[in-house]
Amino acid sequence: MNDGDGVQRRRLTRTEAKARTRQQLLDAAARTFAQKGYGGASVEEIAESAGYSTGALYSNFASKEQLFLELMSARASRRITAVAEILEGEDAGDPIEALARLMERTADRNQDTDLMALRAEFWLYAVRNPDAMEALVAQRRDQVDGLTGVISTAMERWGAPADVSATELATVVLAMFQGLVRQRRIDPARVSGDLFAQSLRWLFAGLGATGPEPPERAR
Amino acid sequence: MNDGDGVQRRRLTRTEAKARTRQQLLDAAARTFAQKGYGGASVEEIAESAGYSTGALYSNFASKEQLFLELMSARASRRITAVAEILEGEDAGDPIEALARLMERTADRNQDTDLMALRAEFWLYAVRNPDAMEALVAQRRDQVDGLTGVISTAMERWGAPADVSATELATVVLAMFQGLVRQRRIDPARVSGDLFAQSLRWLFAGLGATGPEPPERAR
DNA sequence: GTCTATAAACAGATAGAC
DNA sequence: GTCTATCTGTTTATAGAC
Repeated sequence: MNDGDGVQRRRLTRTEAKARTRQQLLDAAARTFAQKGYGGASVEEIAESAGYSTGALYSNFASKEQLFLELMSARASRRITAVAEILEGEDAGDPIEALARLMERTADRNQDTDLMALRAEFWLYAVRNPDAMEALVAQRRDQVDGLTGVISTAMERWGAPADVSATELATVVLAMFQGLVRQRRIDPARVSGDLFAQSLRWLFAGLGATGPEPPERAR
Repeated sequence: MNDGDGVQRRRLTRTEAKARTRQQLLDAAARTFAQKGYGGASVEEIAESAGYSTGALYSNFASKEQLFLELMSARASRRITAVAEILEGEDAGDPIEALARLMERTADRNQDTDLMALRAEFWLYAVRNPDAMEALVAQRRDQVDGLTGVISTAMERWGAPADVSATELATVVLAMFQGLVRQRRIDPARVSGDLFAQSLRWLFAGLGATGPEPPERAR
C-alpha cells in the first residue's frame, strides 16, 4: 500500500512509468508496423524505435501478436475521433468544402499515409483472423459516426428526401473517400485533388432521385 | 536441338514444361500471399502449395521478392480484364444493375476476398517501395478502362452533361466499389448488399448538378 | 522494470545429386 | 529441371543480472 514516501515527488509513480513505457512502445509499434508491415516488422525494431530493449517489450506485452491486437483496439477509440474534431472546426462553412479539405489534408501527407497503411494492415489481419474483426467493426462505426454530423448538415442544405439514411450515406462517403485516397496514392496524376469534392456534389445532388430508373428516357 | 523423337508426342516441350511450372508457382504464390501476406508466407509454403520444392522455385525465380513483383505485374494484365468481360455480358440490361451485380458477386465470395487481400498486399508493398508503383498504376488504369464502357452507357441513359469525364466518373465508381467491399467485409450487417446500387443511382442522378452550390436554398 | 545474453525455431537462399 | 540437404542469418521469446 504505502510505497516509500507517502507524497509522490516526481509525479511519476512506478505504475505510471510503466504505463508511459507501454504507450511509447505502442506508438513505436504503430510507426513500425505501418512502415514495414506486420510480418516485416521485428519486435527488436519496434523496441529500439521506442528506445527500449526487447526485454522491456516482452515485459509489457505477451507477444508480437498481442501488441498488434492491442494497437488495433486502441486506435479504434483514439485517432478516429480526430476526424470528427477536424470536421467540427469547419462545420460553419460549406459541409462539402469541409469534407473535401479533409481529403486533401489526409491524402497526401506522409503521416496519414502511415495511417492508411496501418489500417490496411488491420484489415488484412482481421480478414485472415476473424476473431480480430470486432475491433475493426468498432473502428468503422466510429468513423461513420464521426461523419454523420456533417452529412446531416449537408443533407439539409441540399434538401435530401427524409427517407435517405444519414448513416448509409456516411458509409458511402467514407467508401468514396478511402477509395479515392488509395487510388490517389497510386496515380496522383489521374486522381485530381478535388475529384472528391466533385463526387460529393454529384452524390448530394442526386439524393432526390427516387426510383431505380433514370428520371426520363428516350426509349 | 533434336530432342529424343522428332515429333513431340506429349505436347509438352521442356521449355513448355518449365513455363507450366512457372505458372503453377505463380498461382500458388497468389493464393499463399493472399492468405498469409507477403511477410507471412514462406517460400517453402508457396512451393509446397504448388507441389514443388523450394529448389524448383529458386530455379524459376531469383527471390521471394521477385516472385511477388512478377505476380504484381502479371495480375495487371490478367484478371482485371475479367471485370470488363463480366460487364460486357450484362451490357444489354440496365448498366447500374450490371455494376451492382458485379459488386454482389465479388464482395462475398472467398475467391475474391483473396483477390482483394492480394490487392491490398500489392498496395502496401508499392506504398513502401515506390519503384513497384508503376505496376499498380497500370493495374488501376486497366480497371478504370474496364469500367468506362458501362459508365458511358449509363451516362447516356441518365442524360449526363457532356462536360462530365467518363474516366473520372469511372474512378469515382471504382473508389465507391472498393471502399464498400472493404467495409462490407468488416460489417456486413451495416453495409447492405444493394447500397452500391443505391449509391450509383444517387451519383448518376446528380451528374446534372453544375455549380459547387446546392441548386436552391432557403438561406 | 528494464537490459544483456541466449535459447530454439525458422526464414531465405544455395550446392550438388539425380 | 527438380529434389534433398544444408548453410547462414534472423526471428520470437525467455532467463537471469542489476
